[in-house]
Formats: sequence, structure tokens, C-alpha cells
Amino acid sequence: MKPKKRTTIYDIAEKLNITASSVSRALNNSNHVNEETKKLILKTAAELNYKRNVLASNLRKGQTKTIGVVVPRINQNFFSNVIAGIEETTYSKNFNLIICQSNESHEKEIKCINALINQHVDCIVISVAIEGTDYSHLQNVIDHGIQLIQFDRVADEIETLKVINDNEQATFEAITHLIDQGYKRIALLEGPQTLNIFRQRKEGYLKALNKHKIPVIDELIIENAWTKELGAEATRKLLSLPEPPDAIFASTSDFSALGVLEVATSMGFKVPTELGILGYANEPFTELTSPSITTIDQFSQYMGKTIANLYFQESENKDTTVVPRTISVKPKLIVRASTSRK
Amino acid sequence: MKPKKRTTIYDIAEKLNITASSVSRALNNSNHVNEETKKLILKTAAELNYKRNVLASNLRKGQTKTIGVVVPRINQNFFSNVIAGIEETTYSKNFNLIICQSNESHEKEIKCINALINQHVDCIVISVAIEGTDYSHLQNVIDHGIQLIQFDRVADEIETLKVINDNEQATFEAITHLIDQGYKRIALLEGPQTLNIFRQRKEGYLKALNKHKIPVIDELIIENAWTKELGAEATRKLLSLPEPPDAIFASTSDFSALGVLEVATSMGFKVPTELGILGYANEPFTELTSPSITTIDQFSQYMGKTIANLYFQESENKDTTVVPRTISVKPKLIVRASTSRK
DNA sequence: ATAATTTAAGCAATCGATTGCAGGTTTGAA
DNA sequence: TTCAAACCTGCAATCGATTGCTTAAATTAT
Repeated sequence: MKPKKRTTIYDIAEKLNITASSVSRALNNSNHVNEETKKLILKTAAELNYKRNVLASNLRKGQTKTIGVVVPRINQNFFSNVIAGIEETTYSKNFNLIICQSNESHEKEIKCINALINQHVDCIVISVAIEGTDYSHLQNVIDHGIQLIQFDRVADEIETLKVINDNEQATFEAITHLIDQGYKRIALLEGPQTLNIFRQRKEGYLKALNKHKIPVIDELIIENAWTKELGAEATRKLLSLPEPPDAIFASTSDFSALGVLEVATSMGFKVPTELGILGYANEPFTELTSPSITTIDQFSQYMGKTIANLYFQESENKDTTVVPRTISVKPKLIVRASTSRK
Repeated sequence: MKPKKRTTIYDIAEKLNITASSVSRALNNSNHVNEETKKLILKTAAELNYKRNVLASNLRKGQTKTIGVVVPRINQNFFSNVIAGIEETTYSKNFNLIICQSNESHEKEIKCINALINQHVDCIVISVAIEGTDYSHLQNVIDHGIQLIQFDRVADEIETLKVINDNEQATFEAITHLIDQGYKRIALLEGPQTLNIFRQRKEGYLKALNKHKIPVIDELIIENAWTKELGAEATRKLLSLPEPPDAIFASTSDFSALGVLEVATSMGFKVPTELGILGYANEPFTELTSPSITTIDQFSQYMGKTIANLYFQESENKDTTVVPRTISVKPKLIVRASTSRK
């Protein structure tokens, strides 16, 4: 690579026989520069193909106009939609986004966070990995004076702005729907209980059963079934029980629900008549399976926009300190064929 | 937000009564520092929760260890997989990724590129938007001495490193497969011919027909059918013809093929017996539709890794200038139910 | 015509880390 | 014992943009 020398404000200054200060002021549209010279500077800058060195600028200003986002997986529909939502707002505010994925690894999550702190981003938005129970790296973000916003999967004990789904309520409604459809033995595939979202979903499940006086059967609750493969495995076990369930709620994801559907089909269970299936997240594919899968939409893009707006609101009133608070978005049950037997 | 003062090397230096130079050297593990002091410095740095200011460091070094990626859409399977592939390599090399999406808008693509130039990224990886025919913004990247790597959708006239699919060959094989299955009137949904990939796919289509002496019928070639909606619309038109096609190749994407499938099904055409459907990109959902959709896999993650490796190879031999060249990855036909009628 | 004010532009320090050069000390070889 | 090599460490400049302060010039008010 040719080490092409880039144009700096000094080059422009030299060419016009003025100082870099004036060039800088002109480029920042300060009104402490003569209109004529300003025009001349702008014109020369364009001619020389000048591009501001943001490194220098940011170093001086102590602000990078950059938001870092850490998600478990970029290519999971929910997360990519949240990112799209964030981007919509940040783009209009001329902010940059640095996107990192933790791949569900705690160790990598920490590395990402540290990289973002090093980068002096103005804000970090995170949904934590499945792994890990220690969140001192998040505290560290705060200690460095960086605004932290958690979403979806949040560490309760770290007090920050949080944007979450009302998982419990959504699950409650979903299970109620299953009961309405006449399902009586409803199994739950649960995610790691270290994560708030999975605890809340379980809670919604239990409350719905309780309300309808349906007994909670331990063998119908399967831990850690949060991938397609684990969902499939769990289903194989469940459907081989002497008294198998007549519905399975894959509380962790639609991927898990997909695993359920495939195993159920291959084992000859008719969906939805003999087995109801309910997923979570409204991945696009849930519409395409046969039968299509009932699921819960999280308004992911809207969540992203909410997150970004929250940041800009807060950063505007610098004087007052940030009050940790939680914004809860109510998800929506999307009823499809896999649970419609009436 | 509290404007917490961050620890700098000067703070460490002051505390230990040495100079910042030594601290810097110790932190960079230079061997020009006494082992004992080095240890002491590292210990103190950890105690003070020191985080290197990459802005300052990069400014000084003129290198950011950051690669910028510009894609039309982050949440399209092909692109998110390429990104995942890139990330795998860059992560291991301790490089950062800044990901931008153009949303298929030329104007936004230019803004992204300029933002990345401002950020002084070391390399820009891009797959261009559907919109646009002027690629001076890419030339501009090169003029700023930034390594540019194009992939998939490339601007032929800009000489850079390129990583592409052999679209023509892949299409040729796909169409040959259709012919083998006995399809005779094969329609083509083509993408904007401004993009190389769509031109190549059309070329493969034409060559395959020619080779088998099948006449090319103009009314079976539909321009600009590159979204699900446009694919659906095109299909409605095609299947209403006096002599409708018996197969449709959605050369633009699986989304388009999905539109074809939905319309065909709703119009009562049996797939694959009465109508064969072929997509492009091997989106995960193609496996889930009924019938499942035959498509072409592009080894997207592998492409991503190839791109990143290419960059690191090139950056290692700084002395020699980069020779523009093209690496072609051969995609693979995935035969599924939607074209299997034998 | 002179003082007061406004406007324009320069000077120089600053952000934090890096690094070539130089000075000083220690070690080892002759 | 003397000199060279090896090893540490400090000094000061540098990366490029920004900005408070100052000075000079131009404009307005008195």
C-alpha cells in the first residue's frame, strides 16, 4: 500500500497563507471567520480532497460521536433488527456505529467491551451473552464515564438505562392462548436461568398455569434447550414419555421451536392437533414452515429506535445525572397454524 | 454523564516517578524497559484501571487496526455470513470492524465510505448497492491510500482486489439441472443489469439454453424482479401468459423465489411438477418452505474469511504494491424439492 | 477626530501515546 | 584498569485538529 500523504488543515493553511486555526474554524462553520475566506477555504479543501482526521478531532474534543453495540449474534433476526433500528436514528444524527458480536461467549464479550472503551465510544449498547454471571465489565463501562444502555438480556444488578420486553406478560398471554385452544399438558423448554429474560418467561408460564389451576409437572420443564439441536433433543425426550405433552412452548427462540417441529413431524405427531408448538421472536421463517409457527413478536426494530432515542435524550441534558430506569416494550402474540386447533 | 477523568500514562508515570515514555514502552512490551519496572508499571496500570486511548495511539501511529465493511443490508443472510467470516479472522488478529449498511442507497453508500475514510480505517471492504453507476467514491478510497477490497457486487472498472462468486458457471449448472429435469420453458427473473452479478447470471442462463438449443424467449425474461414483492408480481404476469413457463429461475435472490412460490401455490400451480422454482443464495428459509427450494450456495462465510486473509497477506508485504486481482469462489447448486420431478 | 466596539486572524497550548535520539549506568571483555 | 557494548531512561518532537487568549484591523459611536 502506498503511504499516500493525506491533506491536513496545515496543507490548506499553507496554500492560502493563513493559519490552521482559521481553516479549522472555517471547516467547523464558526462565525469567527470572514465569509470570503471561509468560502475560499471550503473550496480549497474540496480541491485538495481534504478529509477531516477524526482521530485527531476526537482526541482533542474528547467525544467520538460513536456508539458501540455488543450483541450475541449479528445474524439473528431479533438482533439485526434492533441494530437496524438503532442505526436509523444514529445515522440521522451523524453518529457512527461499531458493532461487535460476543458469539455468546463471556470472554469475548469482555474483550469487545474493552475494545469499545479503548475506542472512547460515547455510549455502549449491550445485550449480554448466555454465558457468564459476573458483570463487572459492565460496571467498568460506567466507571469510565461511558453511557451504558442494556436491552433485552440485561444484568439486573447493574443499574443503567434498560430497554426490555415484558417477557412475563407476553408469555402469560401465549400460554393462556394455548389453554384456550384446549391444550392441557404444556411443556416448557427453558433457557439458562442466569438470564433475566428466561426467568421472566418461566414466571409467565407458571403464572398462567396457576391461574387456570393446571398443575405444574416437573418432567415437562426442560432446562437449557435454547438451540435448534437442543430443542430437538428435548422434544425427543418429551414425546417419548409415557404421558407426552400436548403442547410445547419453546420459550428460548424460534430456532428451538423449529427443532421441536422437525422432531414432532418425524415422530409422526400431528401439529397442531396432537401437539401445539409455540416459539419466541417471530423469526421470518416461522411463517414459512408447515405448519407455520405461532410465536411472539418483540418489535425489535422499534426497540432499537427506542434505545437510540433514549441515548440522545439523555445526552442533551448533561447537567442532570442519568436516572437508571427501565423501558418495557410489550411484545405481541402472533397466532399461526401450529397452535390453531379450534 | 459524569465526565470522569480517565487514567493516562502520565498518571501512571507520575505515581511511579518515572516518565510517560517508559510507561508507554512497558505497555507495549518493549524490551527497552527493565523487567522490574515493567512489572510495576503493568501492576499500577491495572490498579488504576488504565485503558489505552486508542485515538491518541492511532493518531500517532497512523494505523487504526480497523476494517470498515459496507454492505447493502446487514440482515441479509449472505452478507451477515460474509461479515461473520471476516470477523472470525479479524478478531484473531485483534482488528476492529466497523460495519455500515447502505440500504441499497447510493447516496448513503457514499456517506458511509466518507465516514470510514474520516475514521482512517486501514481497509474498506464493500459490496456495492443496487443503485448507482458512478464509482468515484471507491476511487477516492484508493486515493486516500486505503486498501479497498470489493466482493460479490463489484464495480468492474475500479481496479482492486476482488472476491467474487463464479455466477455465470453456477447459473449455467443450475439451468442445466432444470433442463435435465425436463423443464423446457424456463423463465428468468433478472436483477438490475448495472450490477455485474446479475449480468453474469443472465449470461449463464443464456449460455445454458444455447448449449441445449433451447430458444430464448423474450417474454420469459423479466427485468428487475429482485425482491419478494417484485418476484411475486413477475410470477403473476408469467403464469397468466397463454403459454406460461414450466420453470422460473429467480436469479436475484431466494426472497424473489419465495414470492414466486407463494404466487404459484395460490394460483394452483403444482411445484415442482407443473412449475420448477430455483432461487439464489441458500437463505436458511429455503429449506423450510414446502416444497423446499432448490438454490445456490455461495459459501458466504468462506468468502468472508478469504477477504480478511487477503487483506492480511497484502498488508504484510508493504514493499510491493498491490496487484489488483480477482479471486473467484465456485458456488454450489443445492437441489431440493422445488425442482425435483424425476 | 477619538474612543469604544466589533470582527478577523494568529499564537500557542492541548488532547494522550509513541519514538528517535541522547545521556547515563551497568556489565563484560580485553 | 580501561574501553566498548548493552541496557535503561529521559527529553522533546510528533500525529492533526481544536480553542482560549491576544493582537490587529475595521467599524461604529460619541
